[in-house]
Amino acid sequence: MSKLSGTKKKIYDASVKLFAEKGYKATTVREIAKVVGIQQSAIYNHFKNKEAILDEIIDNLSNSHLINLFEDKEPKEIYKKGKSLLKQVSNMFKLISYDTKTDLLFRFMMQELFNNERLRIFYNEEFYQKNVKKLSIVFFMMMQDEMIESMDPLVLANEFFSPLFFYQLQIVRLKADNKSTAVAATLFEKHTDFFWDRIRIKNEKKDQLF
Amino acid sequence: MSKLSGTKKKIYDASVKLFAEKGYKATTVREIAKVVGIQQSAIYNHFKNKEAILDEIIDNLSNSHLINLFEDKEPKEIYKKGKSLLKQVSNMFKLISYDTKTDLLFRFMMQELFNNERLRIFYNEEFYQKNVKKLSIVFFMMMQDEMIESMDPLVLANEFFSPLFFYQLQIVRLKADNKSTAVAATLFEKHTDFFWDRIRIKNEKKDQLF
DNA sequence: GTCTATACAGAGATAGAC
DNA sequence: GTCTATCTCTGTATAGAC
Repeated sequence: MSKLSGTKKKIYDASVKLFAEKGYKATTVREIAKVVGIQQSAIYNHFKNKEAILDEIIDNLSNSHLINLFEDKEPKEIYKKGKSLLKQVSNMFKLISYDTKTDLLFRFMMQELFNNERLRIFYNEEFYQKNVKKLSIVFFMMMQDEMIESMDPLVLANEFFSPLFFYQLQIVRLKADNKSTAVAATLFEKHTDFFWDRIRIKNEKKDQLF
Repeated sequence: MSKLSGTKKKIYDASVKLFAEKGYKATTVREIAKVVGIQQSAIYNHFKNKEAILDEIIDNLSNSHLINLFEDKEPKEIYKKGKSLLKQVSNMFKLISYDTKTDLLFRFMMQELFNNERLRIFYNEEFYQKNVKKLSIVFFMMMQDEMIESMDPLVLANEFFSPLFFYQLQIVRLKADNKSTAVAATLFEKHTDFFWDRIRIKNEKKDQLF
């Protein structure tokens, strides 16, 4: 992940945590230093200023699991997996919601989304567009292969993506209040089941009931 | 809406705008006063302190259009409208995204969601739970009436609600960068079309193709 | 109710000894 | 690289005249 070491890494990690929990503006350099266990001024030996820490975190988001829903595999390699591929993507969202490092990055992203233009660019291009486009290619191939019904692949990709995002936000929000996430967590799988069942082309040989 | 008048109302409105755009913490009392056109200290004749403004805004969220997706009508009165009811709910989300007052409240809510427990309670109970529950009752009645397929109504309600929320967030985010929202705006209707078409029970008299 | 003036605290950042 | 000390600025809030 981030190629930082020693104190700089500690500062980085503490900042991610505090920025995610309280927001960038509300977090003080003194607090970060306290978590790390050094004096406030020592921070400046590792980062030019507070904003440089923020920039470093945003730069590193691209290396996080936040955006790799497909584990770098190409659509044509994987589309044939059908429902189990969707299950896998859905499960990635769930994993991110529970992974104690990546959930902080997600929370940080949502926390600062409206305060930082670079972050919005990341959100839009890397988190949203890239994944939705990849999804729509997968769906397009599934349509060609007559696994699912034909329709606008991009609309379909958005319809699959958006509930997963929402449920992830639900989980992270619930965790902020130490509330149970059990019910929300089941929605990831229920979404995939519901979704796949509505778009797949039923096998006539098995479903010949009429 | 809010029953404030004169300067107090101006302070309130300016605060909503600034809190939504920059966040509560990053907004200074001086800035608010500047927008209103008074001296910073004059704020304190109307509000005890900065936090009191925040509290007032959160208190008033319940009176906003943010949560009234059904215009206060009861499920049994409206469920028979079928798809056009869903269209109406979907359209409410779209209207909120574009209404220049309510979109600020939505942005404010998302902006401060992780920084304010009272706001999270509002989000959960009034914005999410209340609407999803009402939706699930509507879907349940539609199932009873054999308008749509039978399944878990709560899951269905979540599946209908979550994309609308996501598209709303998309629009508000795009507007923050003055980007075009045209494509995102079409997704509200496409969602309803897609969704309804997948759950409705087809009329045998019309669809007798086999 | 608004103004000017000011108190007070907190935060970011730098200087220089070790 | 870390420490103590300190500077400077900014922001919230209050006092008191008008």
